[in-house]
Amino acid sequence: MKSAFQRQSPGEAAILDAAVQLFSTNGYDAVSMREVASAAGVSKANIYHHFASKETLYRAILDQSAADLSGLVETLAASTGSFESRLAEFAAGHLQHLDRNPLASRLIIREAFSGDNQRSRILVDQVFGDIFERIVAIFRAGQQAGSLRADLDPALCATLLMGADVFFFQARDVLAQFPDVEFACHSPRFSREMVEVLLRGMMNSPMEVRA
Amino acid sequence: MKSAFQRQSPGEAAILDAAVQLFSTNGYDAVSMREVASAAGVSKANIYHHFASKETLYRAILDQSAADLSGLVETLAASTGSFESRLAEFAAGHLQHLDRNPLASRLIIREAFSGDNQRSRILVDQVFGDIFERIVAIFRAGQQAGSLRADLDPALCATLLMGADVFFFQARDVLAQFPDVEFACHSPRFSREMVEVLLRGMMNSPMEVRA
DNA sequence: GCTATAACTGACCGTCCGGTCGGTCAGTTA
DNA sequence: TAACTGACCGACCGGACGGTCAGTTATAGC
Repeated sequence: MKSAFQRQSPGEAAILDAAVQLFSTNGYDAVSMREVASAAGVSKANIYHHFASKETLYRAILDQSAADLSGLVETLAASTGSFESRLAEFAAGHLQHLDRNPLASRLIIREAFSGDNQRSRILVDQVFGDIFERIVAIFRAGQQAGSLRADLDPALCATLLMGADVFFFQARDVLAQFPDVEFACHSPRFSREMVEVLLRGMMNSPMEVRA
Repeated sequence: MKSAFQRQSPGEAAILDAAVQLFSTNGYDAVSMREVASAAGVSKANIYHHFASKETLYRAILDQSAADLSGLVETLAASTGSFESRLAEFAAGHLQHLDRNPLASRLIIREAFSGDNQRSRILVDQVFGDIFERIVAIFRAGQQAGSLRADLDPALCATLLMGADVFFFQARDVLAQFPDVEFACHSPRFSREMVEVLLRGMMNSPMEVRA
């Protein structure tokens, strides 16, 4: 793919746009290069002019998706404030980030959770790992400050928080079909109540801090 | 497929065994009928003797997987006891059930969360929905008994609980690679701490009940 | 043993797969 | 103006896809 200093041709851009749509929706194996070409409005041979193989094209899409999602890590790094506010900020920001990058999110999540047949194990683990470590760091800081209960594993707490967002992102369409599940269409409400429950379950109560 | 009163031929059984392995690991699109035949030790044509098409074979696998997972619903229906004990029982039982049926679990979860290209929307939604409704019912009962906070949405609580287990099941292999994540190899520990945090965050405190 | 049927198979089919080849075209540069 | 280059394409390639067919073998029932 072109470096940052070279402008993409219209064809290349169209190919990438079409590919991210198709791969994100249907997965790697169900998408043919003819399909990508047709959706992009170019010939299949033109894809091979820009990308050495189907695998290379997919890898380019994954790289871009990873870059899209890594914006969240920067946000986390810049975050300051009390333990509670940082957590609330993360939970809302994380889910919002997933929602704003649905294609990238779905791609990375699918790769992360797929079985043995994986194309970019290292990249995906890194994306997940970076985000995960940042969350764990917040929990550790909270524990050292006496806000988070000392008997809880910060990594387990991070798993609960991250898992809630990722599951919601994945399951939202299914949940929306069940009766009385209004929050399925309202991410901020889910985030708010989820964080409230988790914080209440994880925090040292004021009495305990004073004692 | 044969009815319950007819015995499967060795070939048919081998085909189903091979197919569930391959489809569960690699997904529908990445698995060819030649691959299934080879893994089953039969000819490809023999698959078509027993199953009208690839789709029919896959549907048979899904039906079986749904039946495997529905055992959990029966367990939930039979459960009695206090709100807390029912929740703890569910959380541990749910994850244990996923662990004991990894192939079926992975298949159903993948179908539930895949994009527009779905083969058994109704079946999968039903499996998920049945389990979900049972959990919501437990939360509702707890709320009516005054154990669960009145300001919480039972469906949202059910989402948090179910989501924690499903995410853990999906992400465990990824998590295991991160530093200091020992619980990734220890489902019971995850279940215990997860329920403890959620319950603490969701329960009416004894003081509030008395007031 | 005979018959009917289920189970099974190698060869085949049309179509589609990822990828290649030889070319054209428009723009840029020397 | 000739040479070069990146973008692009129709036609083609060998192989693989899901599925079919006629024949063979195994099994069950009489």
